[in-house]
Amino acid sequence: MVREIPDVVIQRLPQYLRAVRSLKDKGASLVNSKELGIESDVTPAQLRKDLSYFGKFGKQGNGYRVETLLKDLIRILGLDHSWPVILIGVGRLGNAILTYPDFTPEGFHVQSAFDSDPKIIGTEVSNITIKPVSSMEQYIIENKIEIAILAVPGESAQDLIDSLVESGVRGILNYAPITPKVPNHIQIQTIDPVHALQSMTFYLAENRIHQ
Amino acid sequence: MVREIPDVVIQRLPQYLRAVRSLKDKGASLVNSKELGIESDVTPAQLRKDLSYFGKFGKQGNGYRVETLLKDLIRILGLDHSWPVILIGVGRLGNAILTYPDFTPEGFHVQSAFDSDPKIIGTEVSNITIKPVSSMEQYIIENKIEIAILAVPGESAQDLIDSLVESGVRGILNYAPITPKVPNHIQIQTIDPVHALQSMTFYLAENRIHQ
DNA sequence: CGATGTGAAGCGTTTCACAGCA
DNA sequence: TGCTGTGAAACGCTTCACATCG
Repeated sequence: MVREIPDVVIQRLPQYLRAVRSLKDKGASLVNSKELGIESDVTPAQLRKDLSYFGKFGKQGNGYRVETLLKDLIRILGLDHSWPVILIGVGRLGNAILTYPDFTPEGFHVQSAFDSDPKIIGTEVSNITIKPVSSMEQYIIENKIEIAILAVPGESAQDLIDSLVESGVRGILNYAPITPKVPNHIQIQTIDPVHALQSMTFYLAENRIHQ
Repeated sequence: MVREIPDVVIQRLPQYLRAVRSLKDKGASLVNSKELGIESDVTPAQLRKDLSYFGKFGKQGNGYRVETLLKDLIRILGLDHSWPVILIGVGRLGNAILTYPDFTPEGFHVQSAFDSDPKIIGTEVSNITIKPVSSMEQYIIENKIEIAILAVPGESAQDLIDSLVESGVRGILNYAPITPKVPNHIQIQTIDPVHALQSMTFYLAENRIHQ
């Protein structure tokens, strides 16, 4: 059973994890693929197919045990231990990220933050003292950091990405408004609200004409 | 030429727009699909195919005129006029969004913001006085608002989404950590950093075993 | 002659439909 | 009997390869 698992399937797993948690909170102990599908906004067939890439989790004729499926999803996603994370860029957005309460319970611990602005270096945000970005590479190597969050202006982003990759970071959550270039073995995801809004307006403008 | 345009193509258009702008800033006046492809991280064939859904933009044997392609992309995406936007939720994240400088130059004007917290209502952020969320529906109707940004906790998000849709909003940028349910004709995009990190760790955990 | 625009082939994902199992 | 797990069919997207045209 060493089939290649499609990327799209991996992208949906966190959605399933959230759905299972939500159903558990509602007191369910057994759910079927239809209920899970509604909660995660996919068809029942797709949910079953997706899970089947990782093994057999359900009881035929019954459904899935919420408790075990939750544990299995957490294990599959590698979330059964906490991941240390660093933040680069502590401007307005970086500040919001440092005080964002949802990373830690979900398995991510922002343990250090860096900036290039002398006015910001040395200040404290959420119990973290901001370090100079010049010390970033060494910190990554010494602490074996694998995940970085990048919240800097577009102009400096690609250089910092190169630097992160060279230091050994393998996963980057990029908030800079650029199309980043990284080697194939690096995981990168760009969060870009402007991009999201701009593809919406295509449909909004289009429908306006048709009505 | 009334082919159905795939969603994935629409999602890539803002990327092309950014690539063209970037090449224009570098002084280019004529680009070919290879250069544009590198800048937007797609294959030249895909770029040409994607553009072909909207007409013919290039000169055979030459490439694309930067100036006209830029104008065409802006027109296609419906960004040739500014879109009024409202923000719901002015907590840590909402504050960062209100002070985020990139929406306005890209065609979006956050013209009003709402919250349910009496301590926040009436305060001013970026020249905007925060209004009570109870006045949101009326505001949307009176000002014909079509786009809303939602930055509230997960618990209240779905109710607010329903309320936005009922008031006439057709596009929602959702920052709440939920899987939202909306009618088919509504455009919604969810921005979820935790989700992005959680699908990364699958690959990071997997590769760790293999090495 | 060189790069676009595009049918057609190739490939990957989703959906179907049912065998198999609790 | 009911729902999972899954081959196979259907569908949609990407890539190819070349006719076309400036």
